[in-house]
Amino acid sequence: MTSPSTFPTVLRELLRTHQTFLAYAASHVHTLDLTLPQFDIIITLGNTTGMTFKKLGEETLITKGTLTGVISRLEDKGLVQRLASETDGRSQIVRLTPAGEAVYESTFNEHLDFIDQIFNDYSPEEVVTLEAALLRLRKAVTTARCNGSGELANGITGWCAKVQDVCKHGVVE
Amino acid sequence: MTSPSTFPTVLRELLRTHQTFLAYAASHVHTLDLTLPQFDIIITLGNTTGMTFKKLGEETLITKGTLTGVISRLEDKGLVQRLASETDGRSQIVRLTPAGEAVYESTFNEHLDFIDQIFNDYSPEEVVTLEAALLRLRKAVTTARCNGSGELANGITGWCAKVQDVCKHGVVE
DNA sequence: CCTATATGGTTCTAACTAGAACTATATAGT
DNA sequence: ACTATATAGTTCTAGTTAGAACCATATAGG
Repeated sequence: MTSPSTFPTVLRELLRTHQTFLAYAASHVHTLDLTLPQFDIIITLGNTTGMTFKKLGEETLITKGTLTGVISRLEDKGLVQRLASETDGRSQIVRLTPAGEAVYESTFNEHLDFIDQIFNDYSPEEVVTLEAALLRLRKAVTTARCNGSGELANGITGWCAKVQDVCKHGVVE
Repeated sequence: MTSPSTFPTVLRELLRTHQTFLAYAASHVHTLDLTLPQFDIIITLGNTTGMTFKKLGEETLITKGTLTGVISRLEDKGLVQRLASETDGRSQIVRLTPAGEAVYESTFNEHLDFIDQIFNDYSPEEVVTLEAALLRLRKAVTTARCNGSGELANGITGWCAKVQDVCKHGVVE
């Protein structure tokens, strides 16, 4: 592979674009007196009967150590409630309260419109192409992690070995 | 614009890709007993005579409130030092110490190789195309922020009005 | 020279990030 | 039935994030 100096710049661009998008999205969400992770939870729970922490973590990319705190602060705001799972003593179900549902109903479409504005000059095909490019990059990073980290992470058992095996067989998330 | 449900998914993909990349980069940087922002500072200062906080903030995307703390922790680790600016009483110059230079010299190429592995299956043209796509998205977000936020952020003076004016004339960063 | 405004860096704040370690519960295996 | 292992969620930790407010200094304008 030639021109290695290009690579840091494309990843720098990924970081810049991500940061710019977060700032944009936050500018709207802050008008609701919510943070981005809090709003993400509300959007994820909207139109559902509730979710476990595990499921919420999967849907929102918030790691479980962090999720407990975010849910607590939403509880404090009266927007979600926790219910013990009927089927698993370890689990709890997080569900929007009526107030939370109201926030969801009144802001979801507004937020979609807000986000839509980013793509005013994109055709639908261009959006699909962009998403595919990002997915390809994510898979490339995941692949690199499995391969390269074998060398750097020698000795790590369990997770890494299992994922390497999964990667070899082409099954990724 | 049709198919609005595509948009949240492309941005979700941006967030996933970003998070996956950070985790990948961190797995290497953690072997150096550094965090990503700390390593970013060292990489940015490498092969320079030092930089002001302002310049460092611009190069690394770390906001100034955060930067003070990151620099302090690097000072504690003996990897950087601060020097008063000779030309501006408000400014300080941050420079790598000999120990910091040694970390930079021994790890920069190693990290580049680590990052290179992401692009094993990319041609140089594909990398350039990806970077252009990300830049376009970032500009689209910046444009949306200038336009749409006029509505949501009515009444905000100074910054927003100025940036809107700059955007209209096509001069962005 | 003086005043007003802007800027560089610091301090402070609430919230978040990413794990590791822990406890209670579930599941697998004998 | 019992033991070993895995899992869901909590607690804890160090570090980071993004601003706002502040102070000292620089610059612009009259």
